[in-house]
Amino acid sequence: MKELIELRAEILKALAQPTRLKIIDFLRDGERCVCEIFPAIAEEQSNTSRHLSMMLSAGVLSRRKDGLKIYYKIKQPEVLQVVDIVTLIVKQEISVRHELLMSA
Amino acid sequence: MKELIELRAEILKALAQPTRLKIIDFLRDGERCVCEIFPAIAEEQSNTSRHLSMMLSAGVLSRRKDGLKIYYKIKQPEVLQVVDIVTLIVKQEISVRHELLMSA
DNA sequence: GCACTATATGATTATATAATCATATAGTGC
DNA sequence: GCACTATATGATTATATAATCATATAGTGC
Repeated sequence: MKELIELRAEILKALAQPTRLKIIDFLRDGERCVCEIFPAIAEEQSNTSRHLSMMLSAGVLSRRKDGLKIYYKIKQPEVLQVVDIVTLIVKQEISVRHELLMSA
Repeated sequence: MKELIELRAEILKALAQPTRLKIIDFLRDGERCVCEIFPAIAEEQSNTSRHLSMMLSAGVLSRRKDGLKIYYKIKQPEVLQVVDIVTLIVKQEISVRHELLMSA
């Protein structure tokens, strides 16, 4: 049985990578099949597939099969809150640095 | 100049590790010196120091010098929102799994 | 200046991660 | 059954990460 703190780190790690963030952003509006995802984020099919399974086993995504296609979606909407707050944090840092530059 | 998506991944990566999450949790109530942090999380001084500088350069922490001691604190309160939402996500997953078990 | 304390960092090691190419697997329509 | 499509995965490689031990650095009080 994994500790709570390890599970928390696992969720965060699943989001903490540019390619995976692109996938999350792309899945914002709902489920998409792998064939839509990898061209949208401009990554190889195999690499995309690995990142998708990684996020699946971390519990960030869920998937559904329909014929040949596999549709992935964000499992819990709170994941979007997390990445959005992080975007806010980054933007705040950029604007603070910008103000420091301006006042110099 | 780093891309926005890389900066976002960097913030998330700074949080995505058990030792670092322990530090964040410990700094929840305000600044603490390194001498308080590493015993609290039961890690070596040198390892703790590395995690602290990592989070400092990712922009998650800030620090202040006072004599021999160095005090670290969480730079932006939104960081706590992020880790708290992640905790919520993990707990929801655990309870869903639990319900599935119960209904079986 | 010396003994001491608090923190950071160099060197090293073991392990994890990300990307790529090639290929396996599973499902489709004829 | 065959040609095809969509996805996953084995093997490999280059790079990043986390931990540890030893030591350097910077500040303190005498």
